[in-house]
Amino acid sequence: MNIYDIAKEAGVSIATVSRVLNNKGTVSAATRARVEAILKQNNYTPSAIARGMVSKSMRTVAVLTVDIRVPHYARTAYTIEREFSRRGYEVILCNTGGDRAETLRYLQAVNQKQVDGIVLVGSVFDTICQGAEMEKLLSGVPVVLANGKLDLPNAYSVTVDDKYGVSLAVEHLVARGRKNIYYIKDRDTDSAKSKRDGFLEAMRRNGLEFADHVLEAGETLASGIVCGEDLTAAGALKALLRAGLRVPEQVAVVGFNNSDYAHLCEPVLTSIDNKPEQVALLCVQLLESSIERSEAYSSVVLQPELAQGETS
Amino acid sequence: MNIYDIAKEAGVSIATVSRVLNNKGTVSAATRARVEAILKQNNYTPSAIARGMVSKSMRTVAVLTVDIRVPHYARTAYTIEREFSRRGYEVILCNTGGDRAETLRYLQAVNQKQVDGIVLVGSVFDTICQGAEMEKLLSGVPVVLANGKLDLPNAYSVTVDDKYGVSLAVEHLVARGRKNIYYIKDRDTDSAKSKRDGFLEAMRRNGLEFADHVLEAGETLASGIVCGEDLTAAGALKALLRAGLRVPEQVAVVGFNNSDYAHLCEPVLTSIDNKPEQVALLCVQLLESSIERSEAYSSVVLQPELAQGETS
DNA sequence: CTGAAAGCGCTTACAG
DNA sequence: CTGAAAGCGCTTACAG
Repeated sequence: MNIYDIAKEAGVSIATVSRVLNNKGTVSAATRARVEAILKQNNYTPSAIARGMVSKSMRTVAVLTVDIRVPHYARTAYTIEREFSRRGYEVILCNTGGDRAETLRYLQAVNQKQVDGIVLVGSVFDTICQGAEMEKLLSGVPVVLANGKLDLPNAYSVTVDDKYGVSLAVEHLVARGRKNIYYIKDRDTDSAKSKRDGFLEAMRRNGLEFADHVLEAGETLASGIVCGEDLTAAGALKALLRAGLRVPEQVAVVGFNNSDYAHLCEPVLTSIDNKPEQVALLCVQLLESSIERSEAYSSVVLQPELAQGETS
Repeated sequence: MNIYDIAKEAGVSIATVSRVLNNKGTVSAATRARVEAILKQNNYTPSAIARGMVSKSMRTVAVLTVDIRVPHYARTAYTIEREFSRRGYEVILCNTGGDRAETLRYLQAVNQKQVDGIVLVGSVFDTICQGAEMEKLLSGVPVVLANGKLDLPNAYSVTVDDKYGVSLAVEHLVARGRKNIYYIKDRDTDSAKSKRDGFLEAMRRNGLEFADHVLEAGETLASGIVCGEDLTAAGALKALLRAGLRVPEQVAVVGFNNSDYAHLCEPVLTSIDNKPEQVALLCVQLLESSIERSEAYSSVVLQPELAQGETS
């Protein structure tokens, strides 16, 4: 059942049907009523593909992330999807695994489908998306990076100051009298490096040497451990408890992301809240403005906060 | 840059360009080489929308779930996305929140976009997708439910026997000498009901009365708690530990899903593994067969397994 | 082996 | 207020 069938049944031209469908132009009340009745009667649905053919838009955006199973990405992608859905767009999900070749494949696919915009979630993408080939694929559409930066005229970024986040953790531990403070780093993304830098700077600022001795069970310590991920912190906490150390009495632990993982720990992890929902919302707003009004916006940096738990 | 531009530059007709693009029909080696050169030179990408217009397919499927932030759904959706990506399809993600109106909105949207198939992830959808309106939207496309059943000719289902899963947990606790066994139920989906039924049946089978007394701190118990979700079990575990009870010495705890939550717990939760990756893979295989060959397959039921942890 | 033409289902100037 | 026609960018019989 297409627009021609409706036009025939209603005894009007397809142009008129299109007008009532889109509430555009002028249609007499009588004609409109007749067409609408036929429309309802036949449960007509316009083809988004045919519309896309003329408008060159399917009202679809692509979200590329590393792995949706990682809670932090899930929270970000969730909010992006919900917000775009409210605005009348569908979201294509791509789990790239942080792999360059896969990212390229996905970008080619969504390029052929002429998505209206692309959201890149994760700091891996600043590294991955280098090179002429990538830039060509990213240059035709509005792009926004969550937690990353890309040097393209049509790309915006929403970042959280990870470095500041880790320094918050250090200052917090210092304020609570911890002397030997350690940092556990994982992965090797730009974000992970910023965190490490934040740690080292905050340590220097507080005149603390980088301690490298071993934690010994039973020893009464005024130690603190800062981790770049809640999952790492949860692992550290588990190891400490198994080794018979008391947390936070002997050792304090601070995680990063303020995720469910943090809340599940016993005791509950103190963590750095890096506000994925806010990041996601800003990404959507930037991208939408860029799509609908092709306006130029500046990129945004958010400040994380410390979420006090029981491990510090 | 479209197929007409290419044809002009190559001095051939658009039909010939289309032939080399799709490796269909016959093209002389010389012509093919010339066209391919022009194609490469201009970095030509065919429009998937225009192709969709004639093939009536955008090679896209929709995945409707409750909330991608729930790890179990994330694992399922992840695998579905990866498997479809390998097969040349893009995946539209929809977080319905388990809400009927939202589900309807999403189904209308993906219906207009003429997706090739729909995957419904979660047992809520058997209830939600009742009614003429829903069935009409679901009748035009191949549909597969993960963890649910739908009485439509074009709908398949891949389910895990949740009831059996919970009974596994009960038998396990009985075998370890637990006498007072409790079940903590959450939510109110079909799946949650099956789990409760599985519990009650297994209890009866073992001649155990349904205990309803209160756990008291300090009391030496031979008790066991079965939970319908790992998150619930993690909460129960936390509460037990805070109340000064020892797990598993005094109370055993068994969760459901064998998720990261289970592994993060200290001690690690014993849990029921309901194999979301296997479910997802089967969903994709069923849906793909249904799309590509419009073959009729029967629905599948998987058996969960007990994953031994340290809380039982 | 190759091209002209129709068709996919819409929207949108342009006339009237 | 309404309709005829062109156009969006492809694929696919059908001729030759």
